[in-house]
Amino acid sequence: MIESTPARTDLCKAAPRAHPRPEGQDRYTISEVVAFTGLTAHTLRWYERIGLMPHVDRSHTGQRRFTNRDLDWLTFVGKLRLTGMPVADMVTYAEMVREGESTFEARAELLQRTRRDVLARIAELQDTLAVLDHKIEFYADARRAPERF
Amino acid sequence: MIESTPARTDLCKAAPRAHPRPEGQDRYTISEVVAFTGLTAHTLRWYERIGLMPHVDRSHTGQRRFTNRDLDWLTFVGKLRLTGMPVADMVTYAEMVREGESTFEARAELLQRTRRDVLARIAELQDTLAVLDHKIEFYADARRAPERF
DNA sequence: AGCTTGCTTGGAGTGCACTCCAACGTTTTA
DNA sequence: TAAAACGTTGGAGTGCACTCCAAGCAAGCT
Repeated sequence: MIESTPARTDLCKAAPRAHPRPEGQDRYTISEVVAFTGLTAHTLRWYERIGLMPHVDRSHTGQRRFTNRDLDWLTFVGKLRLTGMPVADMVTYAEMVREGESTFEARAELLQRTRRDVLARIAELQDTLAVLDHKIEFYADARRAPERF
Repeated sequence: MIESTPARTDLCKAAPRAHPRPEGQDRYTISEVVAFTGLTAHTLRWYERIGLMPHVDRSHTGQRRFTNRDLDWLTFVGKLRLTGMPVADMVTYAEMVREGESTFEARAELLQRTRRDVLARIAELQDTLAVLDHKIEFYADARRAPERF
């Protein structure tokens, strides 16, 4: 049962992009999408509920059938997630996509703000790297001279 | 009342290092530490409860009196927090510090693992930057040619 | 002495992003 | 055709990192 995969979505770590999708199809079941994206079925349903997906097709019995477009969107959402953008902002973006071209400006702004945040975060991380290296070197020194007096 | 400051600690954003501490003192009240670190008093007490602080001194009436050493530690903890290290790992590190030199090896390892995580995260963010730039350029193009046919 | 402001505690509550459950219907495989 | 695997739903639960609360003691000022 795939439902029970933990998949610890570290909010700051990559989803394990498992299989690449086999081109030549355009209707995927939820478990296929799970395999392609590394998201859980729970998360996919939840994304739909909160409005983070464009309307997902259903089979005649009501089961979800995802398209290649949906997979592309999920790949993009995955990238946004990696930026650290809150899900609420992604939903806003998705809503703007649904509204059409009139929201181009606002979408660009949201993305630019995100871009600035990413740059700031990278700078922050590089700062911490300096501190980490400093400490690590201290421990290395301590090992090299374990009984200096 | 300082207690009610929201201070939205974004887990991926810098604390607003407010005042630099005035050298020449070695016993600070909790509200002074709040001013120096940007953490809330709640968070400072919580850090102590979970074992993330070395034993904090108390006044004769039981109020906390933080030292410069405590402030240095909090600065370091702030850096670790920026790396995205989970609090549980920081507590582990703090415990090792309390154990003494016998844990130098393990501490270095933890820091090295963290360093690798930071490098990976930076790479990830740089990846998202490419996607973001691609999209932003698309919207810029759309603005430059608003009525192409 | 009275008032205001600050500090104490244990425990409960919050927000985010999932994560899981029960109960049931559908599809695929043997 | 029967069993096993997969799909559906609303709503409840989880884990993290805080964040807040109530009730009460303490310190400083007038």
